[in-house]
Amino acid sequence: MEAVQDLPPGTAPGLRTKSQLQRRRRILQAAAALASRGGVEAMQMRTVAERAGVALGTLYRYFPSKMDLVVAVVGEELDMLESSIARRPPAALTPDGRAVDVLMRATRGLMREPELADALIRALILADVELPFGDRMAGLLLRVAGLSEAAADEEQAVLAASLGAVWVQELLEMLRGRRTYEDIQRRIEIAASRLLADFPA
Amino acid sequence: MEAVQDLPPGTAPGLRTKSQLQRRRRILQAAAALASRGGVEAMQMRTVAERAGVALGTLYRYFPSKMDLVVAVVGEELDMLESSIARRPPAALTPDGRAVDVLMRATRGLMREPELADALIRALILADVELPFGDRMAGLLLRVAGLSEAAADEEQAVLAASLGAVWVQELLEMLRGRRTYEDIQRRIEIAASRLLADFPA
DNA sequence: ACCGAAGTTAGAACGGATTCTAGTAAGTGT
DNA sequence: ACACTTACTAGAATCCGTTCTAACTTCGGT
Repeated sequence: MEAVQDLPPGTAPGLRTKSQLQRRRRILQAAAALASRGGVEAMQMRTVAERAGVALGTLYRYFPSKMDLVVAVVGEELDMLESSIARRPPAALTPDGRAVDVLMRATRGLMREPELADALIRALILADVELPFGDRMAGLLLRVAGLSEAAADEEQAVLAASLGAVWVQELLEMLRGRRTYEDIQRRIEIAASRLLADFPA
Repeated sequence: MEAVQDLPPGTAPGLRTKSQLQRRRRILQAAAALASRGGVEAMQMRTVAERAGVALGTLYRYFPSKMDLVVAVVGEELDMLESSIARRPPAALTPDGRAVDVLMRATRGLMREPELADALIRALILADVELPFGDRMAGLLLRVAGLSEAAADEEQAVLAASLGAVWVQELLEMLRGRRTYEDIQRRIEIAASRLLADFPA
């Protein structure tokens, strides 16, 4: 449930050799592939290890718990979202419009692999991890709202984080089958228009 | 992970005899006691059964999964919050002030048993359950904000639910040790003042 | 008071995450 | 090249949620 990436494979440092980087990549890829089939259940540690071609013990050396593995997979998804946004930035004219744009783009991305999304979101919420979804998503929202993270005052940071929280909950409701894409859009728009109302255009 | 309380012990109906009600009570009490020690981990099904003086199989007849058990425990906590609010309604003059009052009262209640709170919140977020926290809390917020649930239009319902979502996330951050009580209060106030701004006084 | 259905019990059994062990391979410094 | 620390492997072992089994009890109807 915890365990900080200390020595072995911190996202950046700690990987000495090329083969270790490749092992890590293979593991993440196997994990994502399995999860996008049957969700967390299908993503069994033994299966991941087998499919990645490493021993179970090695898998646990790279990712001390299943949660750590899930978190790493999510990290990759977020990387993809961020680069997608860099490539094609939200075009809306208001800060809240841009925020909604980004959130709905993320929603569509996650909807494409519902099992994966379900597994990832839930795991994230559970994780004791530092800087999981919340913070990264809030930072992203601040940026698309037009503020560098450094320039935001506390109130703005709180509001951006709040919008992130609302989105996460809506996503969860969607995964439970209680929201459609359109529901989410409407609800996020309502919340965003209030929360980001007085952000500088 | 699912299983609706169908025949055996629905919160209200289905319990025929007095001894069944008492069994249910003993189980819930044992579960809460264990969870308020070591959290979910300490609340092992075998241990709960033992401490409640029932067989493991019986425990599973009453609560088809650990999650169902957790949800039931949370339900009781929410009952207590609601009756506390009925006894001493929030006194603030504005709708958002009253909402903050209720949320912070709930926060204090949960802080008293952090392990329990942690277990419960996380489990709830994960649960596939109908009408768990979110809805009940949102309804409660609507009511203290001064609207009967029936009278609220969709926008108001969304805003109340959003505030509930923000609160849940803040609670999670607190349980992760990343927020103090004062942090939460400040942040909830900020979010509430935006989200409930134009509610009728 | 008696019967069958439903509820309970003790305990074994199963599945998947995590841990542990002993031995083998790879990488580093001298 | 040699010694040594570190990484990896195969597999057994442990822990806990959940399921299953067979026998025992309790309850409602007669």
